[in-house]
Amino acid sequence: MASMNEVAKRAGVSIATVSRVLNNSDSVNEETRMKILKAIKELKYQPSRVAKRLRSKSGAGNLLGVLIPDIQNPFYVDVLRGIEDIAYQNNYVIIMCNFNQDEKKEAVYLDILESEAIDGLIAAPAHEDDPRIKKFLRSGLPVVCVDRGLKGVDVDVVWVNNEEGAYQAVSYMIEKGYKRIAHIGGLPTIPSSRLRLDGYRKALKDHGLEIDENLIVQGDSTYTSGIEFTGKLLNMANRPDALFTGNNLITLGALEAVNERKLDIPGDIAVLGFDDMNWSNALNPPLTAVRQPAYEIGKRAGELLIQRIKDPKRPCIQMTLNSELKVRSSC
Amino acid sequence: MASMNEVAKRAGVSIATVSRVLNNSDSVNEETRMKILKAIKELKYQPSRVAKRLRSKSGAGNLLGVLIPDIQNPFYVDVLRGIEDIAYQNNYVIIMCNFNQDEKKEAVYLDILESEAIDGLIAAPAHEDDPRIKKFLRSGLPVVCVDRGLKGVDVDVVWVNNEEGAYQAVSYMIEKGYKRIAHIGGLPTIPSSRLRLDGYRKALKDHGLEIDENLIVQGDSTYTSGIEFTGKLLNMANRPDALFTGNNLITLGALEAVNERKLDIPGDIAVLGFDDMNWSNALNPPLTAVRQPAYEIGKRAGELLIQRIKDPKRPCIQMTLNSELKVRSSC
DNA sequence: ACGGCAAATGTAAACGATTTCATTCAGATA
DNA sequence: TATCTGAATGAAATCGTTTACATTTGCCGT
Repeated sequence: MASMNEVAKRAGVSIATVSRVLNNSDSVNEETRMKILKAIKELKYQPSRVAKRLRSKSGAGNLLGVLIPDIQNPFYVDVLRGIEDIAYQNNYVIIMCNFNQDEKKEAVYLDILESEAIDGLIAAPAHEDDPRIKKFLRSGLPVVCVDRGLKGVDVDVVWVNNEEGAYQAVSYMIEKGYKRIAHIGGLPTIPSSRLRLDGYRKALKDHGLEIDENLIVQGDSTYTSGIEFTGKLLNMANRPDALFTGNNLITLGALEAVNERKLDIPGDIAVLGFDDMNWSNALNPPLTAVRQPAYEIGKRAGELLIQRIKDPKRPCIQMTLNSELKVRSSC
Repeated sequence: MASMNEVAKRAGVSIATVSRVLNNSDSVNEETRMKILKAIKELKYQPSRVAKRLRSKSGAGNLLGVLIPDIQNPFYVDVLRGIEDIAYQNNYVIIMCNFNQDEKKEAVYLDILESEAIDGLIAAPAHEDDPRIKKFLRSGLPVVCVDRGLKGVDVDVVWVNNEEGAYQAVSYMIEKGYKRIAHIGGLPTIPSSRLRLDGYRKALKDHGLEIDENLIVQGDSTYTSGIEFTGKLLNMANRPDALFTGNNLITLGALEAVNERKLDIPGDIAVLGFDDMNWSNALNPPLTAVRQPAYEIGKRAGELLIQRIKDPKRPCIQMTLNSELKVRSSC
């Protein structure tokens, strides 16, 4: 790859001048500009983003970090797509860090990102006290949180109103006439899990239904936990007539467990999932779900991050997007 | 962030010596080594990967590029996970480039990756003549292809035997007694689409079934194309009794179209998909599918890439993993 | 005719590492 | 004692940029 030096030599100018036309930062004679552009074209010169990043340590590196807990969860994939679209439009590129809900791995990735001199970070913290992300934040690096907030610090966040979404969903279930609505929640350490559970509880209470603690279980947000807990619920003597699942993967696990027992949805048990998927209509019956605008969450987060890189002083924004109950046939 | 210079100063040595203990490349007195390690700890020093990358241009940068056509396709997500695991184990980090089957975007990303001085690239080329990836290859950068090969050049590839997988699947369908087996294929420019179609044709032929060209359609590998073409097939006067879909997304689209018409699987139409998903059992009925070991493809590709970075001269390997027919209930 | 100003360009110091080529010094060898 | 050897270290160049700080030149006003 040609370097700036070679361009300068070929154009018969100094590298400073080349840099100037590249960043059109300063006035340069039209004629020399042409000469330089010509040399650039002829040599197929491409600036080294690495050198640039090393030299100017302030948001000029065009590199973003994305730290997410589980890339196999379709929700985060969609978020990632949103981020990527914005990044691409702005000539940024993304280092993908999938920490798999493993705090050690999260820490390692954050260290690496720092050492990579990223310009900004989009993260879904492991939990809301996450000291590592907080440290990052304190170091002055632009950070935007998605899906999960951070307690006690001022930071941009993009998420949905989890409690409200769950509340609406469960209210809908109650109105449909379901009486024994079970809930399989995700990891209690994840804020959204708790909020969704809160929404569930509040809906039951507001509608005068008794809360049966036996119908509430919390697992680790995985597919397997969905299978397992649904199995247990279905084996109960007095089994629930409806199931509200706490996320994508749990929902899918639940469906597997129900299928396995050849039970009918919604006849034997209705299912409503938090998190929609692009292919919810491919399920049989099509899944009724609380749709988070995942792609848009990513997009907004990307926009906020780039804004903050340009203007580190702007006040923090907590952006709450609306979830939407997609009524299909499973409930 | 502390720099090597500060460490050197605090330890009372030169940066050269610090570098030496960091890479334990040369002999250094045990006592000074201790002093330096102490200084490193005290300053929480972390080497800058950027500076390192700039200086030593040969695989020491610990940065990989991953170029995939569609990150919303669960297959590639699993591949990515495999790559990530290996990368993480080896202290590499990944720049994720999702080119969305858009060749312009692919080109832009490749330029950026070059400018980022990555140590190696894992790519699923847009098509088998892809000139951009070939150029990359010629430039001497370690490249491993996944899922899709590259014609006329020597390159590491990890994939499955698509033709054989399709052949087995369709043979199975025929043995099950299906007579009018339709096929919705992916983009014909993608090699795997063609190979799967070949396998389909060969199976019909070998079993003495007549090939009805009306039952063969090729779309653009998307979910939408799955819905659309399945719709058309189902509307035929003499509709097929079974459907072999060419990839993940097409399968899901097909299921949506079938569901929409309240047809029974496999009673009205059997479905067998190329590409399995982690949650195929959550589908109703559970999907019979050709399983590609996606995670392992990613893992192997990662391993091959790192090997090649260490030894650029080693002969190229074409690694063909076995696909597996997962018989469930949809066919 | 001269100081001053602005446009156009160049010089050289960073950024934070790696690496080549000295240099120092002790102990071994002849 | 003079020389050699090798271990331990340092000085300085280098990677490819940006940028602060000159320098040159022509033009203007007085």
